[in-house]
Amino acid sequence: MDSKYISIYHEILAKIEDGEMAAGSKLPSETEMISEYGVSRDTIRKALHLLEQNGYIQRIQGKGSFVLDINKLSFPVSGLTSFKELAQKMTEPCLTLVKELEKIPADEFTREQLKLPEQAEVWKTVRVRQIGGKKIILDKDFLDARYVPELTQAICEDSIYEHLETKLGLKIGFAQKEVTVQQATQEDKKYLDFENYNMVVVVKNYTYLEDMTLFQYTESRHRPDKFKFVGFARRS
Amino acid sequence: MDSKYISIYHEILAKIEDGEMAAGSKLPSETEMISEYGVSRDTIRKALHLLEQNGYIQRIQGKGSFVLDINKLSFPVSGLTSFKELAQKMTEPCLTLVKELEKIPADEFTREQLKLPEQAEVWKTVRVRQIGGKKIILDKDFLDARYVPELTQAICEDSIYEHLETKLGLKIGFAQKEVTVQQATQEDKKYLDFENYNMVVVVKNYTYLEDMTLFQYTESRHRPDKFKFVGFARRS
DNA sequence: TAGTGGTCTAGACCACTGG
DNA sequence: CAGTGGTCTAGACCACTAA
Repeated sequence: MDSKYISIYHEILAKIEDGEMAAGSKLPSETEMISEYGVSRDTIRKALHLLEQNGYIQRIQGKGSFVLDINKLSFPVSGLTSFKELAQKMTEPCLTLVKELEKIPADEFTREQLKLPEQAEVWKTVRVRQIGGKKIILDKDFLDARYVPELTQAICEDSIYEHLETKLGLKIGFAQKEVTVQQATQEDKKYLDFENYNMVVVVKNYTYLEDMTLFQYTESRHRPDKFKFVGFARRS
Repeated sequence: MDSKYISIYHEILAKIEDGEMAAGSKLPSETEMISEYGVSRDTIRKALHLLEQNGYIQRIQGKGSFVLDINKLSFPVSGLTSFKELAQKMTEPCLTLVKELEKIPADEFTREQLKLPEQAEVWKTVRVRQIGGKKIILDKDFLDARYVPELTQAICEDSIYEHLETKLGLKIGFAQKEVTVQQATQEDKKYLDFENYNMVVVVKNYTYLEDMTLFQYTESRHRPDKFKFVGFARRS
């Protein structure tokens, strides 16, 4: 059960994404929305504030709220979005190939990444993401086995995130990301269709639960020509 | 004159960045802050919400607000931060070399990027960013001359953003960013210390004013080994 | 149970925009 | 001037956590 302002947020967002509210057009004023939705001004403002934060509208004092035309086609790799969620918005066919999947004692590297004690266990999985018939992305995931007791090939082929959130009830809070460009390794060239590129875009991702527990480390290795990061930023 | 919640935000932020509030420690409860700052609960909550959005704290229902230890050393290239603001947080000496600076009629490429009419004029500037003695970044800026009537070499060496915001009173609203990896051009190799790298990280940046006017297009071209993008993301 | 943050309401005043 | 969004207040109730 969503709160009122979340529901209103989704309602307006749907209108924007459906094109019912055209880019550049003016939203109803707060006063109008109060009677339209039958809620208090604060509730409306929370919904509008969310839309603004996520780059869908721009609010201008004395004028009103206006629909932005960005964030339409471009998929935002910024934010916390799973590959499955991205793939669903893409037109090209996507496929996930599970290359490795095992529960292992955490080695030194993994313990350091996930800040684990000795003798901790982790799930390790290596997956290749195929987009439009080409093997483009190599995903290496390490999950703290205390929070993820079981992991199957079917889950890895579908969506780990979805499994964590819906089946295990884990609440994902935030993530720290780091994007760098490195020399491609033999592993990159072995798993991906690399076509003479010698560099790889590495996206490191540290995922935390709502209670601030670090439970996942992911390394996404992209073929450089296929990598594109689209973001939206507001001036603080 | 900042609003109350912005002041309180900065006050708490200062305590976090100074280490007065250690990472992992618990902030005073909302009730305590109400009497501490003598404001209403809503005002406190606005400040805390800002801290949470920007990745400084994590709020947990029933428990309290806790200081996160990320966003400390790593400088966030995400968000809307000028090179000067970044440089001030870095230890290595930074230098900006202005290679080009002229007001020109917008060519077709520029008109398309900035959605300009024919016969519009733009300020074009090409700058090399030197960090730790190495020429690392090539910045190409195009600014709509209707909003930026004058631009000097001194301004470009210091900070264009600062000039726009303080001298011209332009209010920057948001930006759309795009990061890709491309083949390095002759221009890249001519201006930068490229050391046999054949690829370049290209950060395209479209900057809008608060009234949604697109007025600046920037292309930052980074040597791949020196590029690092650090971000913080929350789950929606 | 007491204390925490999350949601919602109602009302006030201010700053900015446009006619 | 009327209409817009921005800030601030005071109070209510709920959901969750910990002892």
